[in-house]
Amino acid sequence: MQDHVKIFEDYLKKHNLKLTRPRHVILAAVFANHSHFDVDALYDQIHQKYTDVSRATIYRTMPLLIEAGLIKRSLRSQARDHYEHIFGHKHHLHLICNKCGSIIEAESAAVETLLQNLAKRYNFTITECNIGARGLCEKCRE
Amino acid sequence: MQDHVKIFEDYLKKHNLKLTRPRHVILAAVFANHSHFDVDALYDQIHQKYTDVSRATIYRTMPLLIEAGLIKRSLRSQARDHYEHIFGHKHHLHLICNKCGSIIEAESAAVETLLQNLAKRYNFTITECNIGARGLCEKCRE
DNA sequence: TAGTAAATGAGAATCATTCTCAAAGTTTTC
DNA sequence: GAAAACTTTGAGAATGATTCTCATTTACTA
Repeated sequence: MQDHVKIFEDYLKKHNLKLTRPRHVILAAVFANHSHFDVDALYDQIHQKYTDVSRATIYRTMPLLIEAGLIKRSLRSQARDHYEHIFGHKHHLHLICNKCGSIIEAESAAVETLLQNLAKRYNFTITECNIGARGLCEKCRE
Repeated sequence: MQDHVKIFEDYLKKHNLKLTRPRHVILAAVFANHSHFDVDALYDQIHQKYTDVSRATIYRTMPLLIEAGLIKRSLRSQARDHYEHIFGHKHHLHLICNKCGSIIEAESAAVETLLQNLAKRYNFTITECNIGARGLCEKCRE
């Protein structure tokens, strides 16, 4: 019994939602080998083994996983929403090189704390930070 | 103060593109009073005075303004792309309410400074910060 | 002013995401 | 353990932002 399964079960139970087979399959797929994914890729992956899990259910399950604190919507690319794990991963931010496209993941705790404090001034309750920057990495700057 | 007009004109000329009336109208509307907008709102605003400027042209003009360095795609909310000025505006960050979709713009200088310092440790040179968070605004938290 | 290349409006097309609804699954109650 | 009382599901339709098509118009150049 892995932790993320337990977290999801607890979340479902708490909200009077049911632990169904499709939800199990989707959860497993999400945590199988992706740190980063979109619904389409997830569907392809799941569909190879479980042809009876529909796209609709995957779309419906994403908000639950987000609410449960297991994943978050991380970025939009190719006109699609992308998601990433939160559970088991430290919060991080992305430094994206405009030249080579490489993505550096940096520790974001300090920045997030500052952002939390700032939000307080607006009486805004943060549930999810999205922090990043674009520029040039060491190599591309020459 | 028409610097943004000149920048756009120069960009168009440089790329053998034409300075048309719709492009003028759109540029003016973008810089009229928005620090922040989506295509739909822009269309409504323009359409009141200029009923002959189509949505298609607005959509087609956004990439040009981005290429010209005048605006940037800043965030996605309510399933829509949002844009913001780069030219002539202070940097800010967005707090997006997950319930009502309202967007609070907060001063980002402090957070950006911290992010700059962090980037230094990775020998990364930031040219553009993207900082935001999602959660609940004062009203929606009840 | 004509020639020509680019731009436009209108509406169709696209495509990710959400919704609908009847059928099926899950939990509860006795 | 079966039926009641809810939830969830799959399939496909619906939605809605964005992009594309194409016949027509416009801006610039010579």
